Amino acid sequence: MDNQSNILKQRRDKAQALAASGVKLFRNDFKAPQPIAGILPRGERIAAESHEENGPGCRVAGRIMSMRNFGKAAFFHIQDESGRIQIYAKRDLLGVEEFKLFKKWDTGDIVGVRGRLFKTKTGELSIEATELQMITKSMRPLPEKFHGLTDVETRYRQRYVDLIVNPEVRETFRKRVEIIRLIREFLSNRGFLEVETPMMQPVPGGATAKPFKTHHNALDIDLYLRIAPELYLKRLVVGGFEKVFEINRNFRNEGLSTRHNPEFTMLEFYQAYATYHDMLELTEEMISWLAAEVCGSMELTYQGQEVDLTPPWQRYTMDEALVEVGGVDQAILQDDDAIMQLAKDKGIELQPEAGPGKAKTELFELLVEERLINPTFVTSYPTEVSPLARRNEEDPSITDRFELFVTGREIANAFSELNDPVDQRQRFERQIAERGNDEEVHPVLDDDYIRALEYGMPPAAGEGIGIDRLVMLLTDSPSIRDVILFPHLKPEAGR
RNA sequence: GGGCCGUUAGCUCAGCUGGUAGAGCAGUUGACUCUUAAUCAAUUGGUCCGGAGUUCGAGUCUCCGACGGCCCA
Repeated sequence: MDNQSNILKQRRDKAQALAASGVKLFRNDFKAPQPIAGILPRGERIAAESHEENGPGCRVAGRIMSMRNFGKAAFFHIQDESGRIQIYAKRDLLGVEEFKLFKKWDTGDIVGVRGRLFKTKTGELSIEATELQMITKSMRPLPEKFHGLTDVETRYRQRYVDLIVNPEVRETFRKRVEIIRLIREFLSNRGFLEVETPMMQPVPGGATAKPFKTHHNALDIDLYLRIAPELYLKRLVVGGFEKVFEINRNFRNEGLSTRHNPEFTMLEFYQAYATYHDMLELTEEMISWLAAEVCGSMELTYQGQEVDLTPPWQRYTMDEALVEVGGVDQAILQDDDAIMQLAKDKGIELQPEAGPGKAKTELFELLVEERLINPTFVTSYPTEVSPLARRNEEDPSITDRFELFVTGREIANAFSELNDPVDQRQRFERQIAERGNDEEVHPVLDDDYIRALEYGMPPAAGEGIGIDRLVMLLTDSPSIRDVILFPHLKPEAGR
């Protein structure tokens, strides 16, 4: 540590001086402070420049955010979780000795105040202090009051400082909590049971992604942090829980970006005797309701773009989306060779095993995805790219599946579940054959999951919704790091 | 993984064609009992991200590295 830093040394010296005067720097006996937000409405009945002796008494505690010092009086603002209020401290009321100690207080200190409510000349509700108490001395200065803390690296690494000084950051994370609470409420009200399934899995399944590997010493087996809860949730549907959901972390050992954090939060839910159509309607209802509850409107602005979440939402099959949004010639989509050729022409590199379904999906990602700003359901995904989804009854080359896109990003993925164990085993085997050379992805056939299906899983539909991306949308946040309290960064160099 | 950009005081930022590092805020000292980006006066504070090189001389130019941002894969 840098012991030479003047500012830190000055703070320590000041703290020592206070301690030498008998002030406790870290105490825990300031009882039952009132939330500041609860006091603010009482100001409505107080006239401007009221006489303080008539004002109601109150006691608050919080962090000093700013200080305006006069010779024998001072104004400062303190902030608690609920809000911010101005304190007026004057020597006449506090006494010479107390006031002298108070002069050693700094922004960042956490203090307690007793006093009477009044309004200043300029009409700001304030507390005239009759008693001040140091509760926790701060040993580091807060960022500058006007520009605040803007350096994104410091904001993510020292989120505590970010939260202290940037109210909009606190607001974003409150909204995140509220969104998750409302999702639980929404699903619980519809009879879904919230469950917990393993975060550490012997066979990582339910998605195609590189897992994190770990080791259990006592059992001497490798385990993987889950990339998805899907196969466990469907085991529960086999077991007779007909509506289940889980909101929890998934882990994927892949790159970081504004849309990817190695651990992220996923909602998955499954419903027996339902189809992907039911999921589609549930999704439309849930997300539009969430927007109305959290944002007060279904019409949002995301990074300057207008987005309207008012149902009903646009629906396309993948082919329709390719034609109408991607500008692909209808005739090409009827011809497997033409599709493969188009993908090639667009610079898409396909693995030798990849077929037209894969090519079509890649073309969709390239030509269509980013253009879907308003919420859009895209259905009829090729079977080739949907190893866990049920085949369409009329056309076995596609599945009963949809993905939801908003602001050009995938928000949800849902399908009628494949419950034929024979078909499931074949699709797993094909998947492994395609990816068997990629050791990092580590595809292993989950025999126990097949065994579960062999007992019989009722027809069901399921869905996954990326919570972080949903929160980004509803809080107008440009980066996933703005909606994850402690996003992953490389360790700080040399400190 | 590739390209571009950034890293200078606690914070927010200047620093030109290379010439011995600056502002505002914060801090310190003083004045000030209704201020709110308080005001006025004085003042402290630097591993210029790290390393190597070019040069009489590098915050500035070159190379290597670290971390971050944006875009691409």
